Amino acid sequence: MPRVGLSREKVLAAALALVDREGIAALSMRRLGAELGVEAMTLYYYVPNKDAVLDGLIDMAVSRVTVEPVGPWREWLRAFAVAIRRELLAHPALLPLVATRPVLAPGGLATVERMAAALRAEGFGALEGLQLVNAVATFVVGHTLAEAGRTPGHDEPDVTGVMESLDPGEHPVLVEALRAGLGTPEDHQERFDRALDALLHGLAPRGKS
Amino acid sequence: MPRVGLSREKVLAAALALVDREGIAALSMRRLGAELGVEAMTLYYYVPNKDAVLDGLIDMAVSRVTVEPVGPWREWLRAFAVAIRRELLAHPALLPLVATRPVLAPGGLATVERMAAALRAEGFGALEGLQLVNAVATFVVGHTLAEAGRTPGHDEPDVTGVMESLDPGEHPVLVEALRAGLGTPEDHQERFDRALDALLHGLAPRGKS
DNA sequence: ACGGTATTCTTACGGCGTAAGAGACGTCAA
DNA sequence: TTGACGTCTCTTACGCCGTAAGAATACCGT
Repeated sequence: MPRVGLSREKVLAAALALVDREGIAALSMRRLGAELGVEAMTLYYYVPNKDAVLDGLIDMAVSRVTVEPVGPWREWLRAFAVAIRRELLAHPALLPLVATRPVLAPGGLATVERMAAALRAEGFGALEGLQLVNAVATFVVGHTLAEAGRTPGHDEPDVTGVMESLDPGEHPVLVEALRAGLGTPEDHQERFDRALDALLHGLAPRGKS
Repeated sequence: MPRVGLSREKVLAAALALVDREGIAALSMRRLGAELGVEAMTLYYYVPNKDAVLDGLIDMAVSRVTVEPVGPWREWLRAFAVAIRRELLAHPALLPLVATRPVLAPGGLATVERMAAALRAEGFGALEGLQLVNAVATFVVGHTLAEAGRTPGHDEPDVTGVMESLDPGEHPVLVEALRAGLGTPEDHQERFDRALDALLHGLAPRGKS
């Protein structure tokens, strides 16, 4: 059989493309192989197992988030949060992965370290700074999950359908809020911005900035 | 074969017990049947498919969180957040489910509606109140995922192992923070409390309470 | 005893991750 | 040219999964 010139990187790239196009449920070793014109077992030459593919995917996504921690810490921390959200929204199928797997991959750790170092240089304690970064990161993941989270099986959960069929007698406030724009992109954006501000201003320890 | 006196409720209860005991990955229809002394297909008499079992599980967990929205809104909203976190920590294997599935089940909606109504009675707009509830809920889910989240396959991700093998030269601040208690239960608790306070005080619209 | 309904089981299909090892290809030494 | 060797790919197989289709059983009212 002809050599195809595969590599771990090409395998991961194909996996990301497949997942973006058809969702996480479509990612199987056989299918991924087919996508690359190769049998399933061939992939095991470049990757130890499927879990490694998944870990590779989240590391790809996380590594793309790079923020220069210069200037007022609140500003670049906010930019960090915005960048995570943008990256996650760009690959919503990865959300369940990022949410469930701890961020131990090299890419993520390096970014965290750099931000923590920058914060400590501004007078934060090491633990203090990391708690802050951590709080922001977990908030963003939680928010984005609610905004664009998909159930592994079927993408695009039918939120609107369920919402529209709500009994206004049983859930009057919910119905009213829905008519006022709850769940729209603007609503998500606004809630994200305001909650993020609340965190950034409420978590600064004893008079920083 | 003798009748066993099964029911949807007993199936869900067994599923929850199984998941708590052995993790989400252990929940298969055949295994769940075996747990109940029954063949896999028998379950389909009580439940349309496996997805319905999963939905039932999260509804069970979510429904157990009931908070009486009386008194100062900040206090019962905080109690709500604490209750969600406690429930999720009690069943960490459910976290990936709760995080990925939108909370459309009847139990969750009813609670949300009651809280939104209470907030509106205190002068919040319908949308305003629901945004607040929403922000708190997504924060709690995000935080708890980071605190106790498990990868569906193997429970108890080996955080400590990876952390201990960190190169102090490459990640000095991280290592320092770890020595100072990053990742301990107390650290999680403290970060949760402080971030929650920040949210509750920073998200109140124009001078409420 | 009997008919009907409620409950359970059997069988089967196509898909999954991956262990084990056989086979084909390219390269280089003899 | 030949052969051996490392690199890459394929074939086969196992035991799991969710579940469609329908046969078989157990119970109940008559």
